[in-house]
Amino acid sequence: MERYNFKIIEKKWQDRWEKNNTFSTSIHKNKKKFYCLEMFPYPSGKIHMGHVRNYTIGDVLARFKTLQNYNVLHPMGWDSFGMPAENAARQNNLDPKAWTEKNILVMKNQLKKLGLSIDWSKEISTCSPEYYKHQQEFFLELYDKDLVYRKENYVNWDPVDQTVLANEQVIDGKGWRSGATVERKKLNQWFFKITKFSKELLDSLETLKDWPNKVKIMQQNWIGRSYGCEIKFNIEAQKKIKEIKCYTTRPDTLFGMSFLALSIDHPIAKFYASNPEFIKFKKECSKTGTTEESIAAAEKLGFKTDLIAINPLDETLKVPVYFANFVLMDYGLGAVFGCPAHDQRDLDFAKKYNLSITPVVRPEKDKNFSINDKAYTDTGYLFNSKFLNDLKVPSESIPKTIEYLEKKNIGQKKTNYRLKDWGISRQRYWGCPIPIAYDKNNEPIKIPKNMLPVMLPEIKKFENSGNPLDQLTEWKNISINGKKYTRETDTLDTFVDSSWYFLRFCSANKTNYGFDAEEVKYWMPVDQYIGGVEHAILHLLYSRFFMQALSYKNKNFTIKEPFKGLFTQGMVCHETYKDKNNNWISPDEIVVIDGKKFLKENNNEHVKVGPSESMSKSKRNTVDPEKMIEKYGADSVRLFILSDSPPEKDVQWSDEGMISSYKFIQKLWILNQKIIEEIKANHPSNSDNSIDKITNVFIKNVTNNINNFSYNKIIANFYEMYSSLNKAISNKLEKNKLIKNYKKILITMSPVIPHFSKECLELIGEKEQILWPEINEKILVENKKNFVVQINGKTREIIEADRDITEENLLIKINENSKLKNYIAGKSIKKKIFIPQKLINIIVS
RNA sequence: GGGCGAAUGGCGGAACUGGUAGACGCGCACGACUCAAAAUCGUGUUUCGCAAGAAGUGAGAGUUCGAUUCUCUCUUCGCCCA
Repeated sequence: MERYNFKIIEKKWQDRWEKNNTFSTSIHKNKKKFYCLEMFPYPSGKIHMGHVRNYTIGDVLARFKTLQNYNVLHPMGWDSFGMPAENAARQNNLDPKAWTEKNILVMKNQLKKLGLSIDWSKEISTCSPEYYKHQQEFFLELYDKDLVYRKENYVNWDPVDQTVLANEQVIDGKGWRSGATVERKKLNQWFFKITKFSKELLDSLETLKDWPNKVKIMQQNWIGRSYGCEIKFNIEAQKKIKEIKCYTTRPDTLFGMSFLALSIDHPIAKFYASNPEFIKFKKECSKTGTTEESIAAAEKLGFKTDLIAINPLDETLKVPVYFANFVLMDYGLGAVFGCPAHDQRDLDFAKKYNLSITPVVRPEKDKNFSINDKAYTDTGYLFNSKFLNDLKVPSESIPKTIEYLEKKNIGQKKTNYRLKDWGISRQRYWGCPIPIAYDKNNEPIKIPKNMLPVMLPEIKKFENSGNPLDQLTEWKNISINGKKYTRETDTLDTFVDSSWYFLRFCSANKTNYGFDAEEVKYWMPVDQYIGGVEHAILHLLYSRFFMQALSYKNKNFTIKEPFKGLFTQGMVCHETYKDKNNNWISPDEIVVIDGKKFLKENNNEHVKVGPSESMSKSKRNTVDPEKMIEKYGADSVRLFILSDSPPEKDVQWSDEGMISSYKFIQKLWILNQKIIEEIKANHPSNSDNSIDKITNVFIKNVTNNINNFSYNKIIANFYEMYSSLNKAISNKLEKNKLIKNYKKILITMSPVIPHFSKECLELIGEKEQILWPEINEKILVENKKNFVVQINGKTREIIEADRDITEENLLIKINENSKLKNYIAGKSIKKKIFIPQKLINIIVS
């Protein structure tokens, strides 16, 4: 028999889809819409297996929904601004634009070879002026709504490269390229006021029913709502300082307070600005990075002031005031009171500076209790707290304390959020220019709309350090209405680019605004968004914020949540290999002999096989999707990438699995040829209806499994269907019955293996656009059922009986069964549990 | 340290609201075809046992006629936050 030639057939269908614009969509008011979106890729050069998995999952869904007669929007674009292009440009003296565009071409071609049902007429690229022009408009729109502002903020500064580093470029406190110790430096930067929507972003998580719980919890923790209290402390000092306000979530531990700690950016710091000791201390603080983690890990340091704070609950209790490196200005009020007995950080600090440690919470009433090396943070009862003694911690203690503080006018209940405003300035070249200029007093003004887009200028040669745009004097100087200004030289964080791209897809070619209101109203929200869980917090939160920001003070835009459904898929993993010198080896360099792995060039050398890890270039354990498509065809690759694990979990790439998927397609092809022969044979009609059942069971299982994202089970359904269909066709089935059922089976397979299914459908004469087959529930009803017979809860036998058999009649059958009879004979039946159509459990003494 | 989740054959994984544990795939074994091999096809494959049977879903308890599924304690691993 002829082998399945995927090379010819896959090309044929891909060409046909392209020529006929099969997947291009537009508004259809009378059709239900479905917006299926996968996270768009960064054009790094080539697609990787992670993309294959992501886009295959999305494609199965998009094709399935299309067959269910939805009007499906399934677009693709490129998240094409970002550092890799700039790094590549520096290293090889290239133009980032040319480098990016070349990569896009290569990757687009690769995606097409996967046979994805993408509407390429809506392709977008965030680095194109047609896209970022609108982003600049949005920036100005938000600026007008007072959702953008500028302030001084800390950045990670690489003193050798003279550049700002992103958090992920700081490795163990050192710059990723220079290896120099990273410092904290203050820079003027732009911010989006995401904190204005903290409450909305947190509360409306509850409306996202089709999101994984885990992602919602991560966002909840990230936004981090806490209920606490702002407390006013009176200060004794020579300076003109009367009081300091602190925010705390534990006002009930106030009697255990032994110091007050301020951020070095606290307004009070100005009184110490000329103090050489304080300057030295500030310098010391700048040596720790900017992440919360590095601040938490750093040694606790303090600078003792001459101020004394008075405990508002007891004026006789007076404590020293410190500046401390672990207090951050942008959480709470930049001031906290320290209670060493019940906070580990405060305890470390108190021990270092010899401050008193007074426990005020103990696990039980009237028990001796003391603190040694560990702060006590558990529940219990207050003591050493005068009039608050014996209150239950925290359920009574916190509200009662707040109530007292409010009554005395020294404290106020307050909700606080951990979320910080989104810093969007990047001192980079390859990003969207910020449409702002400064006058000679350094006051910002907006670039007028008619001067948009602010085009990213070409750069001939990248210097090794500093911000490239800052060095382009010619570009920087600009004249607006005859006045001279200097341009903003920072570019926008690339997360801004991806915060609205899903809106752009709705009307990708609109020129006068970022999107068309009508189109957006029809398509949005995204019904199913699919991507990696690594974006669970930032990208998804920023996109949600962007919708809040656009709809703020805008009656015409009412979408608050961009993604109705979210699915996060797992990573693609592969075994890792090393040679005797501990160098990573790629799977391509390995030969397998008798199940043992050797180096290819020199097969005496044994390869050390390491654990399976997420595919990465650095570990050299990647498998090139294009090579796999070349070798096995797109349908086989799609089949395999879905088959081995549930899509939300990591999947292990295995050559054996890949080959078996390939073989399965070949088997299906042989089956297809047999079926065609059976059709030609034109058998007379025949009472065998088993194929109707095979078909309906198959459709039902696949439908359920697509709806539940159990894609690995779909593939199992394929194998089951194959083996029963292969048997059934030997029964000389009547032509029309065979065609009718086989057609349905092919359609049901088509979301996963579209080229193969389409080809087979054409071969049996199906030309029309067909829809997902209906399930005939009547055929699925069984007249006979297997009943589980348990004696004392143990399964002893399975007997076949009429579906609706009564308990009495089933018992008769059991008594007729020689094996079961023995279990019951001579014993008294204490109890019987009968579950219709399923089971009977007989309890005997 | 906190939050979330997971643990099932040699391996990846099935088991819908508690009701036949191990679907499907990989691997392995045996057989057929072949001079032989590859490919292909067939059969088997949780463990112990020749068998009847017994044990068995990380460990231990509990609820129940019945627990992979529910509750509690513990162990290990993963992810996120610190």
